[in-house]
Amino acid sequence: MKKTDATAPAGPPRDTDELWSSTLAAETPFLLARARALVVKGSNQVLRELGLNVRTFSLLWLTTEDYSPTQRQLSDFLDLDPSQIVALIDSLESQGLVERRLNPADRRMRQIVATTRGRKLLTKARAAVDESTARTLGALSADQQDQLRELLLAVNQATPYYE
Amino acid sequence: MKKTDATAPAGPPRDTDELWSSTLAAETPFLLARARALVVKGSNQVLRELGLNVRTFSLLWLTTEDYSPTQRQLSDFLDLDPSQIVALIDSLESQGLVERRLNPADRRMRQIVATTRGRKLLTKARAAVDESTARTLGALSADQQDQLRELLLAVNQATPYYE
DNA sequence: ACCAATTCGTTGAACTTGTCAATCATTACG
DNA sequence: CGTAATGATTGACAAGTTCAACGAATTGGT
Repeated sequence: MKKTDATAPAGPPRDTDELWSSTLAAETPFLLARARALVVKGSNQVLRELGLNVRTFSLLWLTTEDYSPTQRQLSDFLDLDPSQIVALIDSLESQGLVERRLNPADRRMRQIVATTRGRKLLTKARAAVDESTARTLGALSADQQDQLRELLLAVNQATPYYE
Repeated sequence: MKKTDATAPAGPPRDTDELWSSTLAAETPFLLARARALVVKGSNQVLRELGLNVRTFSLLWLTTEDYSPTQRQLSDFLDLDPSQIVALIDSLESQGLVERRLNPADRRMRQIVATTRGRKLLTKARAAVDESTARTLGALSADQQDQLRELLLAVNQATPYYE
């Protein structure tokens, strides 16, 4: 049930089927990378009309749950350079979705918190991303989707970033 | 058994643990992206000393199994712009790992085939990547690793790239 | 209480990737 | 035979990554 149907929908029916028979196409790393690309692509597509992308979406999410994370924490957690965090927050802040709060106890740190507007937008964005993801993972049953999540969770929890 | 041990190994023990409690950290898209990042990072690390990276590695792989793929096929299959394929093959060709063969039947197409040197290098590279991946997925049993692969395969086969 | 070292956020530069339009050679099609 | 389409290539530009340096603030040792 791949792309081998007579009624090709949009793009021209290119013959990559051959390459799907390669041994590479059966390797977990390859499948993992491609699955992630599919999910990200779908998510970015629905997030675009909300003025977000996967990056800003994730960042906004993390600021809506009363952790009030520091930019350094966000940098470590998302495995992004501190300077990238600066740019992303600049963007979100200029849209009035988050704000930087100086930590009074340690005035080097800025804690990032979502505004009301940011929280509202995130709600919409989560719904859109959920729907997109459900479509992308649609080939799996609910149980299988749970299994997948659990397996990925185990992998993630076992391995810190700095190895 | 995460990074919450008293004997922190290398990097400074930053407190991202808080953020691991966020709901984002339990979402499949997030876990998928991060697992992929871990696998890619590990692979690139061991591939670097062979003069490769995941990109060139995958490309080389696809040229060693008698499919003799076209650059267009590689572009579609790997979801890379045709111009990126040009650059990647230029790189591999300059190292004597692959060569472009004009298709006599249709002289617009160049079929990419690995040289003997390329095949030998790929063998080494596959071993290195296998080992690295085994380490990254080490928290999963063999059965679980199979499950993971099957689930990812299902997702991939269900969804073509142009959606 | 002081000074050195460290941390956080920020800026800017260099570099790699991603995206897209234009072009040339070649083939397909009316 | 001529127009359209395709594969590969080039070059321009935007977006993302990596890294070094810096100012402000804090920590720790002496």
